[in-house]
Amino acid sequence: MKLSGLLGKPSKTAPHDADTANAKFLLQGGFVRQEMAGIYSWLPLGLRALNNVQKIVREELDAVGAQEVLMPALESKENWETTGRWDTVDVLFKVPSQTGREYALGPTHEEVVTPLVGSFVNSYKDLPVAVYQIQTKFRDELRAKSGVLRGREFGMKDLYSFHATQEDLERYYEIVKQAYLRIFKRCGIDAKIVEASGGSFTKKFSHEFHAITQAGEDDIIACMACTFAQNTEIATVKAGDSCPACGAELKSVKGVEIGNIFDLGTKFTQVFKLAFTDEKGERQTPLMACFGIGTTRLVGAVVETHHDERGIIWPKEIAPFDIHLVTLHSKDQTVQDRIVEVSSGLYRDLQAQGHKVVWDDRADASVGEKLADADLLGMPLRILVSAKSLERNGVEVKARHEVEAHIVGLDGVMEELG
RNA sequence: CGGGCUGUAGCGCAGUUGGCUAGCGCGCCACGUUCGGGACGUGGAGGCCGCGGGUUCAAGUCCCGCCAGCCCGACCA
Repeated sequence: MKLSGLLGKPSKTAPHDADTANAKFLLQGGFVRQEMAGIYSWLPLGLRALNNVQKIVREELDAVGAQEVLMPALESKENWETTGRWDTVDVLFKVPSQTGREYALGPTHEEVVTPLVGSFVNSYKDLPVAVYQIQTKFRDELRAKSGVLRGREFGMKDLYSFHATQEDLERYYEIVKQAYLRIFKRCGIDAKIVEASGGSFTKKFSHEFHAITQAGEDDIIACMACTFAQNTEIATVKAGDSCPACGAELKSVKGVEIGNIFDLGTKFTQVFKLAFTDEKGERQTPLMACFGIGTTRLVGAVVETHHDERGIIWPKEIAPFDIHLVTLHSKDQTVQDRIVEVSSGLYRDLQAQGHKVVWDDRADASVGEKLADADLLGMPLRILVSAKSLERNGVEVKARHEVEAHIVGLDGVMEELG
């Protein structure tokens, strides 16, 4: 993609009221556009990062046998009344139809997935089964805040699993927990697993996954050496204690909840009257667990944990592009022709080799502007073609997180980058 | 939802005790000069001063109401 034609240009100034890194850099860089409080459009650059997150989520969940589906965002009022949540969930958006009936604008999908899966489950041979979707969720939050970290409309991956026995549920729960850690790791986040009460959601156990960052709204006691953490509300440990898991010193930190998992028991399967016949021919109610990851929030959490004062430093797997190719212009027409020739050649060859390249081909942008934008947009690798680099018959290569660039000969670029 | 702050050009802002044609920087358009960390000159375009009502000879400025955005708190199935 050429930067010259990109929808969503990087800006020299950040929005005056952006107080978190994700709000500041995502808006300033043209990754997203704010439409309303807590509601964003995802522009080409931001959407690429979001798509990369979703790709990782799909790969890891497919790998643990979950099947992707897509359920409706408009949900049945009757089903929400069946679970008793129509009048008790105050973040529920209720949508009136011109016919007078009402719908729920989905904040979550137990009310859809439970009857859906129930219609296909009759025997223990149909279990276990796990389905997930990546979808826009709607929650009528009283206060949206912190950029894309807490919105009224946001992307979420929700996974639901159904089991014949508690042992099987716990087995799968652990499998997904490990899959979650892999997902977050690939996104560049060493997530902490916070033991939490299920709240009113479930009487069973639950776990939250947190990214440690000052922008977080949860206070947790966490071990920086392993994944152990506890929410201060229910903590039995305190800062300074030794980690019960690995012995390292515990610290008091802020976290953003990027995922959560619940053992729902029969809370939903019972009210929707799900039943299967077991090996002995007896009717049983299946057990259910649910697993969520806020995909748009995860992009925001990545920015919070991967930036410096100049901009974002994208982890490789979710960077919108691998390579930010910068062309500096020369007043010497012969040199200029050579610069353009080398740049366009690299742009073509690098992509042919499988790299995702954004090319700052702007003829009217100054050097400082181009370099500042490269830092702001934060692609992992910057390749710069200029009169200076060509004097040494090469290009300048610099990783976003490094300070110094180094020259790579023109004949060695493709090999160097693999 | 309670409290606070803020709404003036795409972005960031100034605009005095009410007073003349509402300004500045960036960005945008044209031309020229530049070209290694956000260059410069000249010329130009772009305003429901958040919205509505009121006070006044006169309102961006004062008053009332509303809306929106941000922050703190509460809330977060």
